[in-house]
Amino acid sequence: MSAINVTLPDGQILEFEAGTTVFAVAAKIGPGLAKAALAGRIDGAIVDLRTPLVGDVALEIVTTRDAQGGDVIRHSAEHVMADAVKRLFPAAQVDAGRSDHSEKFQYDFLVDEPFTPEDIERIEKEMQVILAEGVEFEREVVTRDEAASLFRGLGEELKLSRLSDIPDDAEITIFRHGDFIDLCRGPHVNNTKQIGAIKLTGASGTYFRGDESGPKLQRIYGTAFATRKELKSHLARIEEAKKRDHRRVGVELGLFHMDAVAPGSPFYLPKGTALYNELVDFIRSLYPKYGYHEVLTPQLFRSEVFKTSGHYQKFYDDMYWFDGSDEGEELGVKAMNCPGHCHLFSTGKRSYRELPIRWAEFSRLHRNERSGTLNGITRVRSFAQDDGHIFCEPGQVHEEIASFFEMTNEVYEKLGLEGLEMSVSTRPEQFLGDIADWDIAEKNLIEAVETAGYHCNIKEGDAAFYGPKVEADFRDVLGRAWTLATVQIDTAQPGRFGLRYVGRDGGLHQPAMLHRAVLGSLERFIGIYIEHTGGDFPFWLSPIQVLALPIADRHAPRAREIEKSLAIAGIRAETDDRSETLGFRIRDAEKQKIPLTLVIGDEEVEGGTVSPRLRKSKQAMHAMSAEALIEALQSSNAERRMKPLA
RNA sequence: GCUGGCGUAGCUCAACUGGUAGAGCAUCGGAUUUGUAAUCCGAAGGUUAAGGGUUCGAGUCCCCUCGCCAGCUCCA
Repeated sequence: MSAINVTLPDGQILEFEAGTTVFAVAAKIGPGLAKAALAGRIDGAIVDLRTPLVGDVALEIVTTRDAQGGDVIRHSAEHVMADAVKRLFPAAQVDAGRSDHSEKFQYDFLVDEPFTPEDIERIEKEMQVILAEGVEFEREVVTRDEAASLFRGLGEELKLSRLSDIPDDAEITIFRHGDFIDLCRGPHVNNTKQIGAIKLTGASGTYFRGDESGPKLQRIYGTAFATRKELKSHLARIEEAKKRDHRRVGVELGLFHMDAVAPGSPFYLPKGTALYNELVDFIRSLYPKYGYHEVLTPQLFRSEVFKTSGHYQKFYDDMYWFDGSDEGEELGVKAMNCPGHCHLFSTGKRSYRELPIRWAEFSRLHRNERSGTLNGITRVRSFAQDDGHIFCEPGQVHEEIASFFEMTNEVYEKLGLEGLEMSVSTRPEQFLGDIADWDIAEKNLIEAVETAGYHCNIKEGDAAFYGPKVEADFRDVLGRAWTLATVQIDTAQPGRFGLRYVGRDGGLHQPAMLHRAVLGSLERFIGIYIEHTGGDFPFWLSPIQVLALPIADRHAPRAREIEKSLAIAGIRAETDDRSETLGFRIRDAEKQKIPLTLVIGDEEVEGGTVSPRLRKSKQAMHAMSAEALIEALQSSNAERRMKPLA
């Protein structure tokens, strides 16, 4: 046998015989590491412990300390769950597990009856038994025929179908622990005892390969961690998410109301409307700086416009249509602003001198979203975007994207959102335009992202049908990723609408077109933002910014006076002069997330002062004159500051 | 739209296997006049999502419609 060199993360090089497994390397380094080992990593790719090393490699041992160690544990727990199901329901056929184990695991089963909550409990208990048994995982490389006869023997029809999905030239591996066998690439832990803590989190129905015409399967979800403590903190995080749920917080704060009389369409109460308008005003305030002009285009269009844009063909069922007043006239409620903007561009003779044309619009849009996709205000049928379209010369695209990134950063900074991750989504299966145009556009976008200094992730086939897009994802306080800002190149609509401008050369040229939004859907943004902040909005966005609290009835007139001065100064203020104790009203103000309360008693009335108290603070600030306060708050508003008083 | 679950007062939730719908908060009235996260007393509030069925009797069981939730799918 020939020798190979294994380079460890610390630079140390060890010599082994070719064919040595990852686990053997870990064991050689030390028994502690061998016990903690969950998988290996070679060139960033994760490999199973039982993988034989055939050449010189740089190897890293993945343990529970590694973020990916959790993935291995959850993936292994997934097999244990399927094992438990087979033990309790021998007739169940096993389909496939999950590919992304960063948070949870799942398996789909073909069974006669859906699993009941009691079944789930029994399955979880059986999993605990398997963990306690300390069953060893084994990896085996098999031929296609061996795998086929194995699963045929087990009566696993679905597995045979999955087996045929594997490309001809791919190595076929199976993993087994005890009696349970599955087709799997791994990696897996050595022993079920390494799976410290598991929890089944839910069940739902699904379809084989997501095909609604195919067989119905039952899916069970769960999660697992190396230790009980980690599981507990994960479950606590889910609890925290529930507490921050915008559907709950939005109602508690009196921001909006959802009602069966208009499914998927929010009613904004005055406070929610204040928040909404403040966001729109903010974006609008940046438009002069970034060269946008606002336009207002119709809500209803004859269907021809959407036929031209291509939306009629692709999204007919997802739009609202009705008969117009004229015979045979079909009108569509707009679900996007781009066809209107394209049409508007086409109505005049355009010169290169006026490009780039940047048109923005906040109109309400309506989409007939399928009932099952609706979710609070984050997925609705009636919404508005901070939408905009840029028509420019092809050579100006780079600059426009760079400027858009700049605007995005400015917006997010004021909103206190940090840590953007950029990605480019590439051509989907269904698309309009030429492949060559797509290729150029994709390359342009990737370059623009990298020029702006970001790492560029690629989302294969994830683009809209008319062109590739850049997405800015942000992670909220609970670690969840949300896509907010997007900019997309449109390879289709300028051509379909026959858009032209007169170039320097006097000839007619087709403009490049960009779609872009910083916040995206305002409804969705507000929902996400509520969950991220828990309702503790920045001062400038708070629906009620200041609450005046007179101590006794005799102080109420002065409190009202201050409230009025604040309101005149453009600060959203109210007075709470209810016959309740001060403590009660402060508690109420805290629950309402009001950034600043002003206590007004004898001292303040006499001195013409107010005693401000910041949200969440334990003690009052020093009294200050009402005039000084108003001035300070006005500048906080003007600068859109997070806190009312510096 | 599909699969599963759920729907009781404005909100959060009770009501054992079918046997008189109840509490806290919020609301309203009264008392209290308060100095930085809950003052006390009282009142009102419901065709148990809508409709139909089984039953002596239905919040509870069955059917259907609507909505919501978890997923699937979709996301211009």
